[in-house]
Amino acid sequence: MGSGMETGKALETSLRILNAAEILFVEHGFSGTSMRQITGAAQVNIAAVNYYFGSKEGLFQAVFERRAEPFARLSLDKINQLTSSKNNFTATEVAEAFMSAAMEMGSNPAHGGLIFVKLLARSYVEPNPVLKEKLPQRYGELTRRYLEALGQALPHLSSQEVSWRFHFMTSAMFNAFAGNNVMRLFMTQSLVNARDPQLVAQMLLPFIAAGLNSPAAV
Amino acid sequence: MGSGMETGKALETSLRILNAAEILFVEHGFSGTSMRQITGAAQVNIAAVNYYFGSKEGLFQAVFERRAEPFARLSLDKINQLTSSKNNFTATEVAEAFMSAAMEMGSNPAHGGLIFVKLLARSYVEPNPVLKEKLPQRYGELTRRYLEALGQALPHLSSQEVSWRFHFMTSAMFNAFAGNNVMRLFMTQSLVNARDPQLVAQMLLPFIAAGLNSPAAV
DNA sequence: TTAATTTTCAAACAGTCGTTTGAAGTTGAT
DNA sequence: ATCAACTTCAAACGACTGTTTGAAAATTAA
Repeated sequence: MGSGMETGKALETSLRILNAAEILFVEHGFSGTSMRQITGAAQVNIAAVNYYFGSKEGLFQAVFERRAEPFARLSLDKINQLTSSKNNFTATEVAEAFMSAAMEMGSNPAHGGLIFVKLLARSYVEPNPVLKEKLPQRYGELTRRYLEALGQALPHLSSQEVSWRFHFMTSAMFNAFAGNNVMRLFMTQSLVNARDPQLVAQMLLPFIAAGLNSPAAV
Repeated sequence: MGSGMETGKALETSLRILNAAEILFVEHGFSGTSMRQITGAAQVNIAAVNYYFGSKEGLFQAVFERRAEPFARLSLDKINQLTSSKNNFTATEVAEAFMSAAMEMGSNPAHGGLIFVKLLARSYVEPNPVLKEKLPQRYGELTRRYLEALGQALPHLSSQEVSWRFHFMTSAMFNAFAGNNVMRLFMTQSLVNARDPQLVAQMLLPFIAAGLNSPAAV
């Protein structure tokens, strides 16, 4: 087995596979991407995937894990930084914490830019068996921390309603940063430019902030 | 070719295929669903799909078209009803119009309930070549009408920013009604119940309304 | 240099894919 | 009852799927 992918040219090969697979998985999904597409784009032999990652599923998991850790750590840092700095933080600040993590991730080419957000947005609707257990493991604590912080900032809302608003917030955010746009889908032109994370965040913040702070529904 | 699918048992067969395919496409995507899965679930011979729909792509198109028309008509009716009833309608009312269409569609089992919204939410991230031209054709005018109405209700915003807010609104809406939930993905429990469209709408409205009416970002 | 290890490669594996075929079965009209 | 049109069916089509093989090539260690 290829346990020594940290030396010489081997690293280059497995890295080329990861990079090619990442793009293809985001674009066409897991089952919509074939081994030969991946190895063709990466310019490696088709057996290299099984050599380095064991299987196609193993490759997908590796593709995901590569980005999941830095994103989770970044998001967790942001919320910890906020909640430990003061007692009376606002819901807007919680949203900013979450968004700044996505922004920094999206602006950093070393972290794949916005690719990982797109992969997350896809996982939103495409229930991958690999992610079914990997995601709660990676983001369970993170989600609980944000829900807790949001509940603390919005004490007039029930925990049920706090969960709903977190749900709405993340939906809008992920799709916004991923560039999943109604107009791109329903019209021929797009009308908005999702390329620049800074601009997305700027447009997103007032919407999310107002939504979170809106009066209770019940 | 099976051009006479409006007589006798033939209708039953093509209908069974449509119903089975709809669920499987939503659950596993286009490339993640095989002909044999579909015909197995529908309990028909595998050749029946090509006989009635020409190809797998043709089937997908038929699955989509069956729900697209009533949804588009419903949404268009709602916005026309609002804009013709008075001159000074609010952004909240525009959001309500859009939401009530999704609600009525989701509450009506004859229209497949929430299945179509899930299919739409999936199309959000999975760029199906069939939909690439079908969606603008079906929803182009609809989108323009809503954007126009939203711009009229929010005259202090630039058309750019109106587009962004429509983008955020629809992202939150589609994922909410489709039940695409962060907590369902990132945690083991879900914390929110997306089964009841009425409840979803009730939770969604104050969030969306406040977001739309928030002060301009620029 | 020799020996051991790691990596690459072309070729083939069994299985599944969407699709087609041609015959058998069914239906309704004359 | 006869005919034509429609629908169903088992079987097979070539192409493609992910994976494995065993030898060649490249790299590393002694």
